[in-house]
Amino acid sequence: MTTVESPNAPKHFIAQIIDADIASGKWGAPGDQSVVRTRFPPEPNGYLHIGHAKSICLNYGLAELHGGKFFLRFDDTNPVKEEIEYVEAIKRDIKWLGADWDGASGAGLRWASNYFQQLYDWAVELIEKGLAYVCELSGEEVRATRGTPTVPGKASPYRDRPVAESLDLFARMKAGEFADGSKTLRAKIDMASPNFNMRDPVMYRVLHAHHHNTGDAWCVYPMYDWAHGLEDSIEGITHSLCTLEFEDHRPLYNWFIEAINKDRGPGSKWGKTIHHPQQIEFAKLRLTHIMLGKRRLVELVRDKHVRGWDDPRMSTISAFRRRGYTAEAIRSFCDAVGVTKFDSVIDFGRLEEALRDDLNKRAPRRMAVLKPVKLVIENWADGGDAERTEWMEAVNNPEDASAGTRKVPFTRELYIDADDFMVDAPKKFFRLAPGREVRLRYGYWVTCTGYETDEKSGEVTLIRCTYDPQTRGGESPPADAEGHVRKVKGTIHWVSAAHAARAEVRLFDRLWTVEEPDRKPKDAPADWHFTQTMNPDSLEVIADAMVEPALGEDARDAGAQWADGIARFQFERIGYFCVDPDTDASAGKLVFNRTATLKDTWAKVAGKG
RNA sequence: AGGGGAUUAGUGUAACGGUAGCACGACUGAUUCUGGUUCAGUUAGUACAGGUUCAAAUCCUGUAUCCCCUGCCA
Repeated sequence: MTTVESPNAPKHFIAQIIDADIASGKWGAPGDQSVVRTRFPPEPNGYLHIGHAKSICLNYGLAELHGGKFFLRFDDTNPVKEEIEYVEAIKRDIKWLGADWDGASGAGLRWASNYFQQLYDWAVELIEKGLAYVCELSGEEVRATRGTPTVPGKASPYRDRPVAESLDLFARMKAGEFADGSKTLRAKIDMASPNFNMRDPVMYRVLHAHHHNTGDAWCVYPMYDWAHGLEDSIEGITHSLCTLEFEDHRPLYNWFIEAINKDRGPGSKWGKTIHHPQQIEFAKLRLTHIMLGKRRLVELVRDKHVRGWDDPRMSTISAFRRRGYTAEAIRSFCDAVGVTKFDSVIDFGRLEEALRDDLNKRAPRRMAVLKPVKLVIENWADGGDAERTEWMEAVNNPEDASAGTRKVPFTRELYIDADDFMVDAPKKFFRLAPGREVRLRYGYWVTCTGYETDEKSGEVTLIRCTYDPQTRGGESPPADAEGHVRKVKGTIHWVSAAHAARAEVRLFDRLWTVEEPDRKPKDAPADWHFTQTMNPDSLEVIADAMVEPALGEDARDAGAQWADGIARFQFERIGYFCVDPDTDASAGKLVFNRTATLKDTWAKVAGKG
């Protein structure tokens, strides 16, 4: 992953903390940058979404910047919620983003479940130190005795039971002697704390569940708060970055590590003190018009509101990839939005802007007609055989001379886009209209001499034109006798009717009509459901777009240009598109996804009327 | 209600007691064989009220608003 930070770029607060730690030698020799260790700890219970991308980029980027190490750690502490099928998807997405846990800055793949024995041993230690006890209250009873923000909780009747009793019960919980939910191991902290996390939190629950990694070896599973900081400690994480909602958990994060370290040290029967990472919270990424709630994403897939986790309208990383987004664009976006503790919402346009910025430089240009209307050049015979094909040279990428040129066939009958012709065109419409002249990009200049419409629908079915043989390649014609050069306002794209390849094009629009689809409005009716704000027009499938013939081969070969093998193009004047996996080029089936439109100032002008 | 956080142009983000800057958007104009790109310019901000100071976005006090917390989820 390349970091765009320049040495003098302003640093966010986490980078500043790290700088200070390096300077002070908090984690090693003062000045040694390589001590920095970060991690990304997903729970394998769903697909990663764009919000996770920020965390991945942050953690990996910080490790890479300092020549430190980055772990990918699956937080698989709850077997009833997690599925191994998500693991591969998560790994694929993280690798695609460029955070290579096995690369130079990587420290490998880890599993929380590999630490279960160590966690258990530490729990026993806490019981022996009188800092934890086995509680036999039911879930309901625990809830009833927890208290409220102003009323302290009631101590569990088991709170002060003898250490030996807890030790015995905890061992039997582990062995599976007790039913799910019948007992828990709780930390003995403070039932009167205004921070609920400190009111004797549960460390272990009894769960007779098969675990993908440890099988049936364990009948108790650790809770997040107990497990997480210790996982960080085992791995030697220096800066444990998490989101804002864990601020309340930080006292507990620290309490557990300090509890283990209590009475440890030289000569202690408990052994040496353990590593104490620093938890730092930052605001998670939020975007307008996007749904990030995990349970809701699951619901969208389960209830088939979308075609799957990688439906290009989804907010998952897989979806953005299938949509044609590049990892580079997502990274540069994550870098640009910054890292703060302010719970901001970023306009989705910012992501699109990062995408266009990248694709403009790299995507080869092609011509494609989404809504084809036939255009006939009536004087084509003036230039020779009326059946002839002229091969015109077209620039592949004006932003990149090394991309070269290609030949595009031009014939008497072409297709142009319906949007590029108007019968009654306003003055500001620079495209084709009766009596008006336009440039056919890389082709010829044509003047509209007439058109035909369908009697019933009134739709234009055919456009008649004459061409100027002196404008070959789209060049301006020579000056007239007085030295005036004829000009043309508009340039439109086209494909040769005889040569065009048919393609399916999928046009995506935002999935949600509201800025914050995750949020239930204050005045929402009783039967409010988040799917009610879905955009019914989020997908438009064009079955018979006409694309320039080379695109057939391109769909097969052009992916080689891209690190992830996904072929991407700019369809001139329309937008950025990529080849969808549904494409079967050898069978002549082409499917393109619209990644993003080009900016369209005409739409803006037309919209204003 | 108790606790934990936050608040700088429309949006996002710098400035760490010393000239409030940058990016995106919006708006003008120029260039252009993409109404794209690029370039130039314009626009607009320290939540509020006090206090400390020669000097406050920054320190202090109070107020307002928003977010998070009462799972045997993470």
